[in-house]
This record gives sequence, structure tokens and C-alpha cells, in this order.
Amino acid sequence: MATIRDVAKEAGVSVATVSRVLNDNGYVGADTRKRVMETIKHLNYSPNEVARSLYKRESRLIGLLLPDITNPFFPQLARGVEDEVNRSGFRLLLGNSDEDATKELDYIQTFVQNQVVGIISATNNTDSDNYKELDLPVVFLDRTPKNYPSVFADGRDGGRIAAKALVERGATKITLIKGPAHVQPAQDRFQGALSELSQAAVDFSVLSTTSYAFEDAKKWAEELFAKYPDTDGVISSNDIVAIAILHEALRLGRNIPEDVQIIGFDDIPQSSLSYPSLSTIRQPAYEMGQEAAKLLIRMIKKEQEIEQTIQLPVTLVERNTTRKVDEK
Amino acid sequence: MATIRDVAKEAGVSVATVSRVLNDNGYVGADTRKRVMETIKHLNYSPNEVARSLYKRESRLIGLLLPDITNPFFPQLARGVEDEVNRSGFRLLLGNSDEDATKELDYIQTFVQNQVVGIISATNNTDSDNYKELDLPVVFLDRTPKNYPSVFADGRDGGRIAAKALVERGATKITLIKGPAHVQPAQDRFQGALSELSQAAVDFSVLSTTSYAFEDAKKWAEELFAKYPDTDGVISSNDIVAIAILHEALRLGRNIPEDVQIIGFDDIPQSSLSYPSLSTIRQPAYEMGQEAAKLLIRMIKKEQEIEQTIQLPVTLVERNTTRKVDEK
DNA sequence: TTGAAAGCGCTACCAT
DNA sequence: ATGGTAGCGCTTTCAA
Repeated sequence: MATIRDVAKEAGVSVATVSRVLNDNGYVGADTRKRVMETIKHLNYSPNEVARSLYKRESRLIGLLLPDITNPFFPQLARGVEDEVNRSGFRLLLGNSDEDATKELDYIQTFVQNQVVGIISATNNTDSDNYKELDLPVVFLDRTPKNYPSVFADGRDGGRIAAKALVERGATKITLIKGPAHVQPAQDRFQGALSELSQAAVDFSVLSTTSYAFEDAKKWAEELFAKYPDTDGVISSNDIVAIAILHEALRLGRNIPEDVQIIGFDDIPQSSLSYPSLSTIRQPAYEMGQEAAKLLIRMIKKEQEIEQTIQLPVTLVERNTTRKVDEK
Repeated sequence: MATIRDVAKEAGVSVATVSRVLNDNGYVGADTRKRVMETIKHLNYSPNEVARSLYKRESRLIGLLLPDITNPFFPQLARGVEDEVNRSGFRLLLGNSDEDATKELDYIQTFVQNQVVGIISATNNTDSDNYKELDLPVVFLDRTPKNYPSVFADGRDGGRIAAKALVERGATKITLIKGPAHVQPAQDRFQGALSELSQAAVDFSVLSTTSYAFEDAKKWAEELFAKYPDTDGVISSNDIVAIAILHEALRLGRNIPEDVQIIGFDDIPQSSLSYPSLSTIRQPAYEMGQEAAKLLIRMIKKEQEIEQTIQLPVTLVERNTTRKVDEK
């Protein structure tokens, strides 16, 4: 690999000059600049980021911490983050924490050791103490810790919308799925739906679940119909579980949406591919990722008057697991 | 952030000594070592990876390049890679190329600039010239360029197995979906199935598609039944398209698997959640990621006699979109 | 067994 | 407008 010195020597200038044209600052004569540029191209030189980072005491990397990229909601967040940080010349150091505090800490340490300029974290860790000591900008994504910049969707509202939609569409024996206790957004949705249902003239039950994982989704679905066989409306904790419930209902011979209506949460890509296609509360995952990245970059640039908390709206996506409003 | 000099000063030794205990090499007196260790803990010191990388001329980062993490097959590969490289103390610099040659090159440059120790690439770029100049170990994943180390599943065999399975189960008018032309594994599957079908006593048609994307899957499904309404067996190019086909068939009132049998490819997590659950050719994605990481690490360590090409077997996962063999 | 010092490739300051 | 050079934090000779 060619270094800045090779370029300097070949172009017959000092390394300082090469550095100046590289970074486009300081005075450089037009012809000198041209000569240097040509040499750079000729030697196929590209500057060593590591040396640069060492001197600057910060890299052009941003750390992104996710619970698990295998859950289809997170790749969308990640893409939003990636595309947005790339626009500003940053790259992503990625880690999956698996909800494991040790892994989370390890990654945070890695981020610091590699002098990232900022961190975006979407883990569900209860305590944010891990981030307290950091003198780096940190943005939480899909989480809402107090006193930290964060980007998230309005889960409570989502829960309310889902509940209201089901009630409006004539469901009378609703089952509300309560997501994992340690996942804050899941609890927000739950609370939102709960408050709405409490005020409505319907019977409802709550089914508590402890995971979002694919492998477990079927289990919750079976449990649901075993415990509450006469349910005619389900508000799921997320789309994966909703799809499992949908198909379990079909398996049991229920008609959808005539016998049972189902609403999911997230609007992951495969939701529109289910049969019947899933009605759901859409979180704008990609946009959330983008917003988190934008916010972080603003913090990195030390811009003033930064909006510290960005809440994005959720929307009801009416597909075919709910009845049309007039059909009630 | 404390530096090695802070530690040295506080412990009353030279930086060289601190470095020795850090890296566990060279002679260090037992008591000196102990004192240094204590100081490290006391100052909460953790070494600056950037400085280390600069001197060593290599980091502890590995570059992973994917086409698109939003496609559920790739997160699984990525997790396999991540978990395995973590075991050896490496971290992941991640990039999505979106099948865009410029993005791919940009990421490769980033990898080089950050002095990664190796690269794992799962992009579908036709020419591997981008990698030719690199004097870094590179492993291709889910791709099979000639003369490069690579890890992939046996797509041809998968195609054959799928075709054979459908024929054995009594399908007589099979439609074979041909995946995007630039995706080599898709062509392997196609060729495998094609060769099997050519030798069997069945009618079959080929439907050419140009993408794997969620948004397009529905389109292919509709096209399929428009062009070949009397199809009684479908060999899909991947699970996403298969699920779309499955649900389109249901929408059209077909019985599955009585009227139409469907086989997918990949076995992504949501395939077991479809209704009826999808029969498919399973690629061991997570293991593929692991194997690629293991192979790369062996190359990094310059181990001798390295198996350059690792082909993993695919398996038929019989679920409910194919008939039981005896029912034919 | 330990320390001094060179040097990894770059940026930025201070000269000229 | 350009060059010389210190120094970012670390590892690794070489000497002691």
C-alpha cells in the first residue's frame, strides 16, 4: 500500500502538502494540487484511516448495537441507519447483543477502542448505566430511556389504534397479547391497547408471552386458542406472533376475518405476504433508523438546538385480517 | 481515556513493560505484572485499538459485505459469521452493496483503509476483479467464483432434490421458477431442477424472474397463475417467492397441497410460519456463515493445507405444501 | 527483567 | 504557497 510519503516523494512535494490537498484545507497552488492529484491516482493511493483516526482521536466509524439482526424488524432499522450514515461518510461497526449484558458491554468497549464517533443502540437493556461514562454521543433507537436522546415510534398510540380498530370492526371477545416484559416498546403497545379496551364495551383477556422469537411464536399461537377458544379478535405483540396466530387459526378451521380478526405490530415485509395478508400497526422502521442516524450526526457535529427525542407516528395498515369498517 | 503512559506512570514502570503485560509476551516479573494489572483495573484502562492497528498494520476487524441485509436469508449468514469471528476476538465492519458495483468498491476501500484482516463477501457481482488486487484473505460466501476460497450450499443438488420430490409426489405439470440471472446460486438451483425434470416423465414450464425482493414476489406469483393456470407443482427460486405463490394459490381457491404442491428454497425462519407451512430445500445459512468465518480465520492465521472450497449439503424439509410420498 | 526510543501514517502547527 | 516536524498511543527492537 502506498503511503502519503510515497505520494509526496513522487510528486516532489512534502507530506504536508499532500495532506492539504487530501483534506482540501490550507493553501495549495493550483498546479501543485493538480500534480499531487495525478500522483495519487497514479499510485492508486488511498489514505490510511487508522493513522488518521489515531491523530484525530476519532474514527469515521459509528457503532450500531442491535438485539438480534435475525428478527426481521431490525435489519430495516439497520438499513435506515446505514444508508443515512453513509451519506455523511461514516461506516458501521455492527454488533448483536442478544439481550446479553456482557455482550453489550463488550461491544461498547470495542466501539470505544476503535474510537467510534458515536453509538446507536437498540438493545433492550433495562439499565443504561453502560452508557453513562461514555463521552460520546449516544442515540437510543426503538427505546426510550429517560434523559437520553432517542428515536422511537409511538407504541402507546399504536396499541390504542389497534384496540379501537378491532372494537370498531365488531370484535367482542378480544385477546390482547402482552409481549416480553423487558422489551419496553412491547409494554407501551400493551398499555395503549389495554387503556383503550378498558374503556370499551368488550370482553377481553390478556395472554402473556416472554419472547418474540420465531421458534416460540407457534407456541403462543397454540396457547392462545387453547386458553381462549372463542376469541374473535387478537391484538398481537408483533407481526411474527400475529402471523403464527393467523395460521394457527386457519389450521383450526376459523375463517379470517369473519370468525377471528387479527392485528399485528411492526409491518415487517413478510406481513403483506401472509394469507390473508396481515392488518397491522406499521412502525416506520427504515425511517426510524434514518432519524436516529441524523440525530446522532447532528450531535457529532455539535449542532445547537437539537431535538433530543423523536417520536414517529404509527399507522394502521388495513389488509385482510380485519373486516372492512362498514361490514361490522 | 487513560493511555498506556498513564498506566506506566502510575505503576512506576515503563510503557514497554505495560505493553508486555497487556500482550502477555516478553519477560515481566511476577510482582511487576501484578502491580500493572492493578493499575489497569484502577484506571479502568483499555488499550486503544487504533494505535495498535497502526503499528501492527492490521486491525482486529473483518469486513463483511452483503447484498442486502433486509433479505431474511442474509441476517442468518451474518449471524453465523459474527458469532464465529467474535470467538476469535474479531469484530465486524458491515456493508450492504445492494448489487451496486460502486457501493461494493466503496466498501472494499473502506475495509482496506481500516486495515481489516480479511473480507467475507456475499455479493452477487459477476466479476471478482474488485478483489484481485487485494493482498488480504478473502472468502466468498454463497457464491462460487473460480480460484477463490468459498463457502456455499449445493444448489444443483437442491434443485434436483426439489424436482425429484415433486415428481415422486405426483406432480405432472410443474412450473419451475428461474431466479435472477445475476445470482449464481439461483442459476445452480435452476439448472439442477431443470436437468432432473428433463429426465422425468412430466410436463413443465419455466417462469423467469428478475428479483428476489418482497415487493416483487407477489407479481411473480400472479404472473405464474396467469400464464400457467393448470400448474400442479411449483419449484420456487426461494422461500419468499414460494410464500407469495402459496398465498396467491390460496387466494385463487386452490387446495394446497392437493391441487398445487410448492417447494421453496432456503428455509428462512418464516417458512415454518406460513400456512400451510412451506416445504423447502434448506440451506444451512448460519452454518455457512460460520464456515466462511472459520475458513477466513484459518487463512488469516496462515494455516497450511486449508480446504479452499466448502460445499455444504442442502436437505429437503417436508412440511405441508407437498403431499406425503405414499399419498401420490 | 526492565527501559529508552524508533516508528506505524497521518494532521496540524510553526516556519519560511 | 510550501516544508519541517511533533505527536496521536501503541509495539518492538536494542541496550542495559
